[in-house]
Amino acid sequence: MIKLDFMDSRPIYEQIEAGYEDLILQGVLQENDKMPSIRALAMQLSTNPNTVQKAYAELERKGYIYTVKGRGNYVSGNGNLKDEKLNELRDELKAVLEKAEKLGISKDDLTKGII
Amino acid sequence: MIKLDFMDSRPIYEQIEAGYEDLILQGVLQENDKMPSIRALAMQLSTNPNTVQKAYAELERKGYIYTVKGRGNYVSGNGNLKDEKLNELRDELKAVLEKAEKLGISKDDLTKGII
Amino acid sequence: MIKLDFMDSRPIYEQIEAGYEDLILQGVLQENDKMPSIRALAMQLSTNPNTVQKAYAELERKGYIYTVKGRGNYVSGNGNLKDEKLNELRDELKAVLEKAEKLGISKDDLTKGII
Amino acid sequence: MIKLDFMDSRPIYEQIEAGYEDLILQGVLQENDKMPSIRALAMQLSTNPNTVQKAYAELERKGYIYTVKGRGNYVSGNGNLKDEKLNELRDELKAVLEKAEKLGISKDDLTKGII
DNA sequence: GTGGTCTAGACCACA
DNA sequence: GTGGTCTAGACCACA
Repeated sequence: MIKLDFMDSRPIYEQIEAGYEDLILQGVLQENDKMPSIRALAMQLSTNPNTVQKAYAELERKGYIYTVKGRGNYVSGNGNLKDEKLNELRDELKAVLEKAEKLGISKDDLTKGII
Repeated sequence: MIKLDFMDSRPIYEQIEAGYEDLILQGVLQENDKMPSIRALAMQLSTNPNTVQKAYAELERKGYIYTVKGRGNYVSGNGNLKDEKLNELRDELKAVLEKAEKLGISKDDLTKGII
Repeated sequence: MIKLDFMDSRPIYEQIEAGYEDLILQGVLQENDKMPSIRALAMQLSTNPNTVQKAYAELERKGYIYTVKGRGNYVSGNGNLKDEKLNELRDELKAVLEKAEKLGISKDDLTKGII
Repeated sequence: MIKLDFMDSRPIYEQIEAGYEDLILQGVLQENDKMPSIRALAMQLSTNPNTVQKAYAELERKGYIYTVKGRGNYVSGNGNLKDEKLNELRDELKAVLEKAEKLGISKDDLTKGII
């Protein structure tokens, strides 16, 4: 379902994390859907269970999934998640604008033809 | 002239690099100005000469400074640099927009009140 | 009669255990009342009979229920149970107070508006 | 400086975490003090560096320490930390009170001689 | 079967 | 030296 890119400089666990964030935010995975088991996903991505475990732990901390002991991991509702992601992206946008301003680049030069 | 922030998660060499990029792009340091010696800057920032060396190497690779063997490092002209930086920032901007689009976030929701 | 919350991080057998402890201490289930059969409860909660079995074993160990071989499980009298539970809660309370004291938090700051 | 208790049912990384939370909240370790290196602490506690790493990562996430790449981990200021810990303890206190109330235990019976 | 913790050991980036 | 990531493999609690 998701793919690893070994050329990508991001660590493997972050790629897994980002991949599933997207699947959940896009609604491909819906509330209470079962996540692949840690071992199964590790096999599928030819990586180590500990690496998948790290990604899942992070997804749980961020509220994307929840764990039922002995059963597996499930997708949380994506109610606030989209809003949080929106704020995250807005912050990235602001950061770019600030960098431009600091260098005296006009908003127009920066955004022309893009926005 | 520049300050390190140890709470900043970026590695120290990157902070040095970014600091001098800014000083050069803003025109605080001008063409053919002498850069502080590696040892002097390392002392001043209480960091390792290897770290400063790495930052300078990166600045040279990007065309911000040039090295005169036995003499030191000097600032290059910032002619193309500003254009390159502009393109860099425009690429970052595009990346944010693409991420938003992939999640079905409207351009308006993303930029409202910012741009 | 009791509900499982899969978002709850406690293991399922503990939730079952806690649920029946409450029902018995509150007097909803009275002395010699019959507990649901392990299979029936497992069905009802759509969980594994082993899990219910583990909860029942724990309830028996704590004196909440007793087993009649071949017949099923029954509620014990809740005479001492309430006192034991009270002591348990008092111990939890003491633990919180000790943690606060160790950090130099005054009893007043801790309890203001709560007790 | 901290000790592990192998009888303690909490995982090792949590004990390390809790131990250093206390040292920092009590002011034994002060802002910008250097934490022991991951390897050194692992040796000292005869545990694995990965386990210490997990504890440090959690301490960083909670704002107790910060990492300087290639240098080590340092104690953050404990400004808000004490307030957050106070709220945490107040929440624990509320939880105990609610459990008591649900069982019809009077506040007085619960707190007599303790508070 | 499923997740959580831990060990031993490797390799890398950074200072 | 210092932290970060990853692998291989083990053992445990839980369902």
